[in-house]
Amino acid sequence: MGKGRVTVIDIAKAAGVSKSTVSLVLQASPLVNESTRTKVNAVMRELGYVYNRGAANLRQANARSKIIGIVVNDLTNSFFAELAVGVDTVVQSAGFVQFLSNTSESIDRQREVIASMREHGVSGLIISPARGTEAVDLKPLVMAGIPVVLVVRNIPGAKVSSLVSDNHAGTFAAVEHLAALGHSRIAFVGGFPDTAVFDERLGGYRDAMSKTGTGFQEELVVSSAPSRAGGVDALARAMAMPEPPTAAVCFNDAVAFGVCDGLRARRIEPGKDFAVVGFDDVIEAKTTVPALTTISVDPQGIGQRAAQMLLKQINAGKPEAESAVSSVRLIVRESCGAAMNKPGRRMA
Amino acid sequence: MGKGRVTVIDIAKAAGVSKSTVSLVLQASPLVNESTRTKVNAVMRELGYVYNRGAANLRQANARSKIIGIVVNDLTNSFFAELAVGVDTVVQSAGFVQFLSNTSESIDRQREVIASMREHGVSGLIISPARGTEAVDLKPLVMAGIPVVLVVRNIPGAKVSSLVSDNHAGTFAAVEHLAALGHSRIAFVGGFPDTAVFDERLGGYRDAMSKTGTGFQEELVVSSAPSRAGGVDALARAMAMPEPPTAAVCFNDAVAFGVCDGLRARRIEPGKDFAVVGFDDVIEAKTTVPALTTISVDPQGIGQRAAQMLLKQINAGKPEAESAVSSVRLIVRESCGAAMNKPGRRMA
DNA sequence: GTTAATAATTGGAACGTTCCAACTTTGTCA
DNA sequence: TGACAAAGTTGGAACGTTCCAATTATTAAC
Repeated sequence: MGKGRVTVIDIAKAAGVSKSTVSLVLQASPLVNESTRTKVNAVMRELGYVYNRGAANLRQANARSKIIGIVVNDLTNSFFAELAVGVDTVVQSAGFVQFLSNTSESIDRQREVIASMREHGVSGLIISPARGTEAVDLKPLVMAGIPVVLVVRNIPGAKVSSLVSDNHAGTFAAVEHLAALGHSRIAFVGGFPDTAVFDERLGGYRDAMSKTGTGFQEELVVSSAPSRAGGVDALARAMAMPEPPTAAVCFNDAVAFGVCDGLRARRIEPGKDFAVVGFDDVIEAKTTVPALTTISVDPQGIGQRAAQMLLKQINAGKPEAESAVSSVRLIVRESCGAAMNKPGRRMA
Repeated sequence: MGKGRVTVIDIAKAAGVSKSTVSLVLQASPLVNESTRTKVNAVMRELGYVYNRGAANLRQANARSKIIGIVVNDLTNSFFAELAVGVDTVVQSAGFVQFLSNTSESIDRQREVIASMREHGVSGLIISPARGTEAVDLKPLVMAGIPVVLVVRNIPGAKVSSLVSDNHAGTFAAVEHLAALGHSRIAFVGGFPDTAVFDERLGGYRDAMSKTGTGFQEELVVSSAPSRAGGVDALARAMAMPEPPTAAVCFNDAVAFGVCDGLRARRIEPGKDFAVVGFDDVIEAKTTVPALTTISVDPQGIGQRAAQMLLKQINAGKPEAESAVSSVRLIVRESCGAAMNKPGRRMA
């Protein structure tokens, strides 16, 4: 009611016990008598007591707080939103609470939010680093012994855990599938060339193309921003070639959607006259028309797994860096044309 | 380096001053001599000092922490992701940090995360309440004097601030536009009937329809889950009518996308043979094919404005509830057919 | 050269909790 | 009855910071 918040001492007075006893009740200690416990609990409810984690956390300097931080580089991309949801579910059920911040690919912002999280005493951090993040940026965290799990993008040289998806295997499988459908001019579309993820996905594409009859050709790689608009743009450049491609492996689903938009604008029907494969399997992929054939990476699953890795490190005491690769799989839907052309069609 | 974290006292010792002086430096007080300040700052950097907000917050019981909480009911909906980004930008630049949690429409979860945020001493809360939230659920917050701003969904009887978009005006404008294009059988598609937002949007639709020649007809209201899949489903029911509609005002953009999917599956081209209008103007609305005519509500803008309302309350000391309505506007693109049929076309 | 004002610094108390060691009460056993 | 153990309970110290009143060093004014 009044100004001052109600503290453990107020409860103690009202219940006729000592503050220590109240503290024991708070921690569900078996030491306290059942009748005392119920009385204290009743008083707490009555007075509207709220636990002050700040104070508790201050006292137990050994154990850290029950906060875990998650830093993503683009929350408006639904991939990251779903990742955050995945993290939230496991973190929440472990009694932690999540601090989420968005860096919008800004290194400065990223430094700020990480500093802020440290000030609040996070127990651990899940980071999808902004473009251009270097190992030295994470140095203070590992020096302080704060567990960190990098997701989506790894950073060479940083001695922290990481969980990335198997980008190479994903695009490799996509090319193999398209080649099996009879395509030979398969383009690699979208993405910024200066990123590790791009390199890996391009690598899978290159290796698979090299195995085919026509082999890898540099000109079939058309980069762009990793967005829907970027996909529209890249497709325009691809179709302007003397001998345009008949299929595209896209950097991600957003690009793939853009490619479909661009095709339709040219009166080319994706999944019929041209094959499109995405990467990520975002929620919209299965409901859009035509349903997108894509590489499934299960963002929520990655979030959950990353959170589990982090919790393991937190509980282990000393952070033991661990690198994991999340496997991917090809989900065949309509945009690659498989469902329509082939008699023995595979459906997802 | 070692076990114990470095504190203000370590800094004081190393710099040859008192802890009080270090504290003053931390607060950028003008009282401290310039040379002392620089020396202290240097020592802080050298020893890798990190500020302990928990301790600071404990002392200044009057002022609350620099945390604001944001609770959304569905983070995978990009509308809310963008809203969160909007909040983040203004909150961050005011020196606060944001605690984000997702309730997935679960009241229990919502109660948990709000309790957790209180324990961490949030200064204020921005809440997009889960379905079924009642005024009594917010009671403890207003009793504790914690500023709250409700967004998207208002709760009758809760004495807290709110910021909702002008749902009535939005659907009203949509119907008017479609009527002007010559449609008379206009359906209202999607959304759960037991929500305030649904009522408001339906109300705008009903009032506008009453003004037209044919008037409002109950059968043209087809509800469904407010998702893409829901849209597909609702459209199927609408087209099964003896006299199917020729246009649809959709509960939100997700439903509108589903409606477009459903139309295509029936070989009906949205924007040509059938007019579709959405609600929200999510990012994908302008890039999809056909580009979606929709009611723009600018989720990031709402997030920013909500954050400003909240900060105002926090700074004001005593929370003064304030209700605001965010205006909306019709963005005419292709899915309503206006761009193709009319000579004097309006483009957004 | 004294006083007053100003600038800079400081030690101690306080915030709300947990931990520890000590204490009281009750029961058990010889 | 006394010794001992077990079960509950408790006061004080500590965590890292900020605030306050008090102190010292410096400068200004007469």
